Amino acid sequence: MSKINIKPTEAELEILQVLWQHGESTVRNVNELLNKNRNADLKEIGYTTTLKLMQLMHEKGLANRNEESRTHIYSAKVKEGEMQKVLLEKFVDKTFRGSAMKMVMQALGNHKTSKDELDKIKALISKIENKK
Amino acid sequence: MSKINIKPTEAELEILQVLWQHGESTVRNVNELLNKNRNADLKEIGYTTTLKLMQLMHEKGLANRNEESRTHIYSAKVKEGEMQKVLLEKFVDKTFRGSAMKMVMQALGNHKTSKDELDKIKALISKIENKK
DNA sequence: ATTTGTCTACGATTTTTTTCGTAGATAAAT
DNA sequence: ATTTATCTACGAAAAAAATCGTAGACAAAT
Repeated sequence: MSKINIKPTEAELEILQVLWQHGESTVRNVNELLNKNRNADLKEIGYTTTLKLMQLMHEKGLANRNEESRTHIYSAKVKEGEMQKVLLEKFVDKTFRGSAMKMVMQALGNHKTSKDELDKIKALISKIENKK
Repeated sequence: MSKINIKPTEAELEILQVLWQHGESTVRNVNELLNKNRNADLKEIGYTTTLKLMQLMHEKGLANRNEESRTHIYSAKVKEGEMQKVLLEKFVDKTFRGSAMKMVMQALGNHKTSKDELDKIKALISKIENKK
């Protein structure tokens, strides 16, 4: 269980999202997907920009890189869930002064929650309660 | 209902936290509190650094400033809850691809939730369910 | 009245993050 | 075989954020 000690920057997180969703990818691929999901009136991200970011991510240990063929293939080094956990904790600290509950309440309050989703939460709560 | 259009930087959010918790404050006050809550092995934040940040926050519309006396008095211009809502939404987008539910489940799963807290959530869920 | 301390304003520097241009290598197309 | 396209590496510029030093105004202390 290798711990995560590197916090991705915003741009890096965007790339991680692509890698998590699409698995192994080339720089070109990532770059195209980034621009596809991008607000149309925003300037495109240059290819070498994405390249550089992914190189840095590799150096930092955020991404794996397969260099067998000329066109390198990158993949996320950290699991999405693990990263989410780490980032969530930081976010709760910074924004909700550490109170995960307050945040959950906010989220449930704001977000239009479907019956299905509510059921899932209730199930999770029961599960937690039974563990005690 | 004036909308929030300015996203605070990390340092600015820290200052907002102080202002929300302590209400109106002078720069000196904020600066001391920032350093108090700070990891001891980290370098202290200089007074003028905090001053500059708060001046910027005032310009940006994140903080009010009372200039009647020589020592200015600052206060948060946005309500904590509103800002939390905005930041939460962005965070969910970036980190959980927009799925607030996933995030809630993560939070409930990771965080050791007390019986009391669980009850509160259950109450909220009931309330939401009844509204339909 | 002079010194000492505290305040703001302002510009400049430093650090971090993002962006890109260019060069050289290799592959693909003609 | 040449041209054209695509790749990486690398350095450097641009943009964003954080930090601080200094000067001048004012107040407090002596």
